Amino acid sequence: MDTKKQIEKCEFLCVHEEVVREVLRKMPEEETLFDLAEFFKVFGDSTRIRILYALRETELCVCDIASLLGMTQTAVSHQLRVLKNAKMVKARRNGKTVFYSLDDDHIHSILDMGICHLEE
Amino acid sequence: MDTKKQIEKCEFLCVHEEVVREVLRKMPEEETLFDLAEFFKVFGDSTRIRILYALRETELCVCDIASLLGMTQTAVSHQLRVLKNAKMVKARRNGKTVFYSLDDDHIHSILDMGICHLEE
DNA sequence: CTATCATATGAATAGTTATTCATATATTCA
DNA sequence: TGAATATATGAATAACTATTCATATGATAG
Repeated sequence: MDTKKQIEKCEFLCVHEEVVREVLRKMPEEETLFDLAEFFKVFGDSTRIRILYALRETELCVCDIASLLGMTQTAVSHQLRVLKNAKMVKARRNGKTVFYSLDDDHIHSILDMGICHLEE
Repeated sequence: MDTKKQIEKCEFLCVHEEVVREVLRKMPEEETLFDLAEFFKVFGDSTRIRILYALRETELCVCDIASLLGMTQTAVSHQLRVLKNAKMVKARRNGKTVFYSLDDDHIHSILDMGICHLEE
């Protein structure tokens, strides 16, 4: 009860109300930001990042990717599904083999930007 | 054992070895990609993204941010620490109040790029 | 059609992380 | 100094997610 009172005071008394209103008005919509977080979340896993940067060079089959990363086919397959759902990679079947590649130039340029960021 | 055999076949027989070697040569270093994933991971949470986009407008105190997001001061404080460790925000103390702001223009431009991405 | 191979997938497990709760710290004011 | 306030933090909990295991699907060759 003491705690609750303190929180209420903090939440409702010390707030700079006009500033908060103004920021809320200018900020992107809740849903937009949620989507953006989902987008970044896909990049936020080292397995997926490694897959993406491998595909930045050339299309690869699942086996190649697994070998490249030193991971099981199953693990790679699961992550490829995540990347596919996020429309970051696309698949092309050739017989028994499925080749994956980056979905479009847009993803390409984001990866390039990632490299760029790290050099700073 | 049957399964293991199958995995081995997949991992070691169907691989396009030259392609894999070439891609490995061209890819960024393991550690670099790990860091990049860590970087994106920070953006990959809707609470943190909302904080960042709020701070994109102006500096704010912890209370303001909590009010703005409809979250507790504690939860916001924890996430601000994550953002601070990632060098995405910086803190300025003024009496009892601590004001947070984006750490530099670099973060600013990444957020702008996020907006840009979503408009496609 | 059957055997084999490359890939996909559902369920279980293990590891991670966001939030909450209780409490500590830092600062101001009386 | 002591009370009040804004923020920070350690520990516990709850929710999420990456990997593994077992198995299914889809395709080719014989």
